[in-house]
Amino acid sequence: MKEGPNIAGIAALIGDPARANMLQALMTGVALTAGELAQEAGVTPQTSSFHLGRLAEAGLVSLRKQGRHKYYSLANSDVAALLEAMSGIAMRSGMTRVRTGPKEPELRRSRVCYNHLAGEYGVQAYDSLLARGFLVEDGEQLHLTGDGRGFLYELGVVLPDKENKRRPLCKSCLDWSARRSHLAGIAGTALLSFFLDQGWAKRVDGSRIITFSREGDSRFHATFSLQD
Amino acid sequence: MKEGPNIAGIAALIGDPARANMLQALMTGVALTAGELAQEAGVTPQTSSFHLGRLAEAGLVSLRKQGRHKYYSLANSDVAALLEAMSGIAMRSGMTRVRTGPKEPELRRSRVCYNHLAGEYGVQAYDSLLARGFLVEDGEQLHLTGDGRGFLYELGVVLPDKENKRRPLCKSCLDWSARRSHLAGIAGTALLSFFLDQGWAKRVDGSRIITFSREGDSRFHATFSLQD
DNA sequence: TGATTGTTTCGATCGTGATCGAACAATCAA
DNA sequence: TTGATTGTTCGATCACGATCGAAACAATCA
Repeated sequence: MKEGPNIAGIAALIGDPARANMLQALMTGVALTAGELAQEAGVTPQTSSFHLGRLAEAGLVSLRKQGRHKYYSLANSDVAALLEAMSGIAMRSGMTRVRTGPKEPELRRSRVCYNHLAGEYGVQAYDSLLARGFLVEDGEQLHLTGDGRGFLYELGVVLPDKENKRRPLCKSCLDWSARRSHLAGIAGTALLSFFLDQGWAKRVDGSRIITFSREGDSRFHATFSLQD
Repeated sequence: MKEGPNIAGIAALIGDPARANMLQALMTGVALTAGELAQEAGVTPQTSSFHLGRLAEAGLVSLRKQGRHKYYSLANSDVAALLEAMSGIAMRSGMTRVRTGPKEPELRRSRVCYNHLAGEYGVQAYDSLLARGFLVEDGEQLHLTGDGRGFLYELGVVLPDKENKRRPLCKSCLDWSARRSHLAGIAGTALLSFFLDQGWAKRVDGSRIITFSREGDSRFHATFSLQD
């Protein structure tokens, strides 16, 4: 009836509880099979298949066939950002789930956002990099400075030598719990991998939660101090 | 699987076509009445009321009562940002719908708002009166100064000698097209009557549109100049 | 004061879409 | 080949929520 993009279609897609559960499960960044997603959503495989078909058709998820499995994942980081933004609105609207689970504090502290670190830890890392001039905001864009690249190199974070055209090196992503930015993009992914590889932190199975070990925690705070 | 905010609730809210139309209409930043939103969404006022109640309850829109109208607007910029992000996703999905609204420019320029002038002209008159100290904002209230009363008297606008208790002399009214205030109340009505009586402007039958004549237009701009 | 316009409440209807059972297709392991 | 696992298609069912008519309520107008 009106001009402009049809946001109702997208929103209605996300608006179904089963599909929303699937999408939130995929926010872990892990590719899941149709069956696993069915279990996550609490529906039968038939229903899951139906929903996944619609999500894929709308370009919200992408799939990869492998043997007799189909691995689904979020289509791109824009979708992840949208879901994060929506989480923020839902939080502030008081539309939390019936019961705020015991896991929630942990989620606020540190969690996976698609493929990078979010939560208080993610925000702190972002702020620290910014305060020390390793990261520079340029309007919508975000750039890693030469010093920043050196810093990450010294730390041991592996970054590709050449820029990728399709996926930016650095990108800011809005945090639903902190309402602040955290680091996304290739560097964000690399940073999370670094934390996991070095044993600073671990993933909690079937959840977006990231737990830092005692030593990892102190190293993290030493590395990403806020006061220079 | 069940932790975190309930995004399905928010998404389902936006996912209804009628509500999505309303929200997109509010994306202009303009506050609209429940009736206008009903027309925008292509539903009856009853349905509109139902939807607006739910949107307000969820904190997506805020409302401001003004007389027998209720002006709705987006609750905050976060909601706008969410809709923006969703539009982007919808665009990529190829979920667009094409159609344009033709008649609007005239309405935006100048029109009747019950009994006073609204639109760009109404906003300009309001701003001019305010800038020259003829009108003073006092919180929610609005007062005509002695100078202001003299100015209108010199111009030839007829105002009642004594204050009316039931209806205020001056009142600010939120503008449909400009999201700015314009002059309502007895003085607003008197001003519009003045324009019509003097032949500066005419009403268009069966419409809220007000058309200024060439001479009326120049006189209006001379009378309500913005630079002192 | 009654008349008019804007908004809401209530009740009933009705269509859309989620859901699952059952059958089918594809893959893997013997 | 056979049987087991995984995923999809089809059809039927069913519940939820959007919608509107009627009527009440609220605020102005005349």
